[in-house]
Amino acid sequence: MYRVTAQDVAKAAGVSVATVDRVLNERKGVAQTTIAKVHNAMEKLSFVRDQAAADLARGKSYRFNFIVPAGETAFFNDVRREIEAARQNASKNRIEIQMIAVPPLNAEAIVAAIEDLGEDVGDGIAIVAIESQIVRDAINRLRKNGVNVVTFISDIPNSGRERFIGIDNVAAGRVAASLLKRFVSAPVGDVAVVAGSSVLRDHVERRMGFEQVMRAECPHLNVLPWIEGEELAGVVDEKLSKLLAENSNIVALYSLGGGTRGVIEAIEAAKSDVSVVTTELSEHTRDALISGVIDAVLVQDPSHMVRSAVRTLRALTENAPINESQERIRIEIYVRDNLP
Amino acid sequence: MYRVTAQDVAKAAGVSVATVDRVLNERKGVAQTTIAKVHNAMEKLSFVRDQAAADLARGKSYRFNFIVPAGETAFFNDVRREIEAARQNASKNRIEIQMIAVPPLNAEAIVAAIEDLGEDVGDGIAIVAIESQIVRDAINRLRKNGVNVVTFISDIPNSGRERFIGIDNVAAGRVAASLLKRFVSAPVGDVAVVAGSSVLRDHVERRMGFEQVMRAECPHLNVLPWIEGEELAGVVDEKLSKLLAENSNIVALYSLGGGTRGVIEAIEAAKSDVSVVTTELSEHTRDALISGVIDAVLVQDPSHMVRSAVRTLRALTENAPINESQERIRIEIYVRDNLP
DNA sequence: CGGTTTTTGGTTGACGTACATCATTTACTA
DNA sequence: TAGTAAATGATGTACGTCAACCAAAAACCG
Repeated sequence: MYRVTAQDVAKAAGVSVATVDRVLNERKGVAQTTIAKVHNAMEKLSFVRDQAAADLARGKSYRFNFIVPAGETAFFNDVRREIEAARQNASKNRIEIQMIAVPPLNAEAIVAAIEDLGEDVGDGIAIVAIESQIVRDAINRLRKNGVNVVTFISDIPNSGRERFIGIDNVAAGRVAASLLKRFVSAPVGDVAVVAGSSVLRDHVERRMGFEQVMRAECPHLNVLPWIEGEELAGVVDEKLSKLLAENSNIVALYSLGGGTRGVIEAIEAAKSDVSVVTTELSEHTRDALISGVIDAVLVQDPSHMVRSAVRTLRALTENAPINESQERIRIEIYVRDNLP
Repeated sequence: MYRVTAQDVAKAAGVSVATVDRVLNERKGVAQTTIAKVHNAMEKLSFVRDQAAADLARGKSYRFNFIVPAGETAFFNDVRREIEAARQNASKNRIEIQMIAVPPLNAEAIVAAIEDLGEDVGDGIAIVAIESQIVRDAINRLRKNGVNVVTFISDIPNSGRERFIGIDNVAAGRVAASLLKRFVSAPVGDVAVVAGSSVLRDHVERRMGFEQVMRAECPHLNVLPWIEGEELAGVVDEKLSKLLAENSNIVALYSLGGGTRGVIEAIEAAKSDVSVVTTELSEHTRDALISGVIDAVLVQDPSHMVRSAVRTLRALTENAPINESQERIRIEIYVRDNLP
């Protein structure tokens, strides 16, 4: 099976390879008529540019940075592990990845990390953003310097970030609500919500989606003010245990952020019959799903997100098209029976 | 940023590039001590083989075939569209993909399609298998001729196929059951099951998983004998409508194969309050989820599966490692709120 | 109309690995 | 021990695209 090369196209079009290359890469300096001739020849021979050869010839290597919170959440542990794995893998393709872990929930730390990069920013950066004007400004400065920026897991709209790699968090909240709506059989009751922090846009959005559905469709369920667990299992356990002890009307619980271990411990200790939806796929949530303490877990796949961020950053820096269907991050629902 | 090449490794190890190359590709003709020296040097310089250069130098192009049923299911329409998309994309990477559509549910047709390929089999083949000895034999013959074989969507174990690209169908059945278990609030009732055909292993397995959970955990629910819908909406509609008319105790329905449109029409017409779980993400199931006719849809992502099949076949033919976490096909659960 | 810029097209050598070929050394056989 | 086979190492070219550099023609300007 013979492969059509730029050489063949050149011959067919009656020009040199250089001209074909110019047309291929949309460089200037080619007459319209020549462009047409080349395009015709490419079509006739059904020429497809060889990606490997192009990559090699370009010789360019890409440098991307990930800025992620250092928090000891099960989820962020996974994320950091996946970034490390991606780093190794990407180096085969001339992609250098660097990960910078910053103190969680701290806008200044994020901005400082960005500034510290200095000339070392490279071609693109993936940031787990938090809602803050100084972060927005920092992102806009990066963009002005020609650095591609994607937000990752937690978005910050109205900034110059080119893409958001993550789930639709409002929808995730809605899913939690519509699952709990079906899981709860009690005619009436209270619903507890455990979140991490109100500066995390993803948490706020999930809460919003959750309340939308609860308000519209579950008049029999009363959503309590949310508990801020600071993504720490200990804090979550303590606050939630207290709430469960005080309030025996709680029939459902949505834990939308980190510290899920604390949720599990509190529920187990309280021995109450509560329908529970959480986030994070860890050994703890797995066990809790199997034992029935938790009913469902809503997840965004860290390995998929990391791969997606790398592919997206690469596509952005070389102005290549993005395969939307591949880059869509799913809101994954896990119950006891479809655990990976 | 300087890139370490095989050249550098050779210099550091005090050998020639050819020797480095032999070590790299595990060719014979190198002394153990030399191999060690080279490995040391590679480690010290943290050498990583440049994938693009390797691909280019190899010059080899891959030829893969997909054998899929021609059935007009929403799902298989998607699958075929995705294969076509993959074909275009893969040609950038020297991968030629050919798709052969065969009459559905027909073992002879699959075998004939394989035989017809003759010398044209190429390097690998992905088959939507059906349970049949002649298919098994055909796969084994392919393997003996050095063709890599993966099964796709529907598996045929005990054959020489190297991998199965698809979901754990028993688990999918279990998921359906454990969802319906929670969705049904009636104290007692019948459960209907609509399937395609008993020669499709994926259908049989889903049914199996469904019954496991139903029997073990839902003594109050009585699973009726399954309806064979032959993956045709018309047939499904007719048979199911009849069943619903005859039996007013039906509180839940699991449609585990094609012809979902028929399910939706029958349920809508019957106006009965049945909890429904189906497969396939199509405009019909989307609408039905939103309107509440269907409660959940269990899906395997066609685009992910096709990409996975191509990556897997490629890895197999060049003996490269497979990234398990990337190739795991999820049992995706869609409810009204996490529709893509 | 000489000189300069702009447009257009050609030539040539990277890029980093794979692999065929040749050269040398070592091991083995009759 | 000559002769051959096997093991090991060195050299050079191909792969297909990119891009720097050069050449020629066309357009422009005072």
